[in-house]
Amino acid sequence: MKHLLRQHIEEIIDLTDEEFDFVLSHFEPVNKRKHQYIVQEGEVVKKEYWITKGCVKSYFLNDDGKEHILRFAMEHWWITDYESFVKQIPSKIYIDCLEDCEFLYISFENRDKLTAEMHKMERFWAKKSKFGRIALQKRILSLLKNSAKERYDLLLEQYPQLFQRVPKKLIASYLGVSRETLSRLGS
Amino acid sequence: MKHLLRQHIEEIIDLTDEEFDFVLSHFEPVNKRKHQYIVQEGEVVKKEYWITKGCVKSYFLNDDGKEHILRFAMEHWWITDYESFVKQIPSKIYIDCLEDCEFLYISFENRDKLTAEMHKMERFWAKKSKFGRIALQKRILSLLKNSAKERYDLLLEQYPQLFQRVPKKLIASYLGVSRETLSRLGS
DNA sequence: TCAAAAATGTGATTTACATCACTATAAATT
DNA sequence: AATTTATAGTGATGTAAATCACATTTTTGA
Repeated sequence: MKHLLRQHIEEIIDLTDEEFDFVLSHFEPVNKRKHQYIVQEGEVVKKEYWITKGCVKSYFLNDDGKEHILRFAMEHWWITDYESFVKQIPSKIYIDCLEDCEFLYISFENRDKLTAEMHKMERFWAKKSKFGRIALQKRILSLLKNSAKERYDLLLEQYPQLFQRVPKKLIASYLGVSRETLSRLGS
Repeated sequence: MKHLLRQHIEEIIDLTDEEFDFVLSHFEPVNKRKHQYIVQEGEVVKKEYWITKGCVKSYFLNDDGKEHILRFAMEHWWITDYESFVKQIPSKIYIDCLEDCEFLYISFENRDKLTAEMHKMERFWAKKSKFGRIALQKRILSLLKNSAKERYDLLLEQYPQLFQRVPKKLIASYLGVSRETLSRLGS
């Protein structure tokens, strides 16, 4: 069976065995336990992670220390703080593990190298970036036009697994409602 | 004086005179009057626009016909419906002119050609896409963590010009509040 | 395995904002 | 210049959701 990362990349571009080996050689595996961080506020993020196993939350703390969920990510999703990673400035967010996790990560330098040496991978990430932008656009639209109940139903429809794996209060935060309100929406 | 589009591109990559001429040869100018559309729901968007003069709104109509502003754009900003343009699927949004406008546009085919023939420009757009994504992330954060009043103040601080050029009810829609509420926030 | 911590549900109360209704300006359009 | 149309301000009222408070259940880690 093909490597899962290869399958993932080949959804967008085709790779020979040699090419994939070359790509993979730029990644390193890393495991983290539940509650461990992969990104913390204040640090310049040096790595982009591809999740092989587990589930993470990326979030922001406001002045009162209240947590606002930016997004979740799980198996076969990419995650990092793109603002920090792309601009190489200190991060304003945290990303931590909601379960024991396994990642493949690529460093900033290796990603630079890989895209320079292998134009296909530049195209891969360019497309990922475009798709990411479109997904964010949709979320903004949803925040503007849908009620809390509608956003809840849409999320439940799109990612039912999330509701099994992630505490409801985090889903509430992602949707932009209080946990009490979310609890009442469910019924 | 350098062409304004050149100045704009050179904020990210450097170009020789010949290179810029080559880039520019892939663009066409077009003028539109106030209230004219550059993107309409249902059409597959074939062009990306760079605004040389004027101001536009991109928006979505919900089932009740209520308008939700996705974004504004003005001089030296890029605008199109990226979902439709990138995926070449029918658009769900409208973009129309709030003033008489002048654009330089590049067709989907020419952008493809230009990025294929000139790697620098691929990098330019890749970077633009990354920055666009980061900006959207910030807006989501603002919708989650800031009150209507805070979002109003932030927008006023960041784009004071907008409040001179754009009807308040559109700004209200962009912020996700009713025009009555926006009116009361101002004081 | 057992205490502590985290997550969840639900009532009571408060609040920010939407909606409705009407008036007053301002700006297009003929 | 005159008439229509769009924009803007403001009071009254309604409502969705936040907040507060507390009980119950589940999870977790020592």
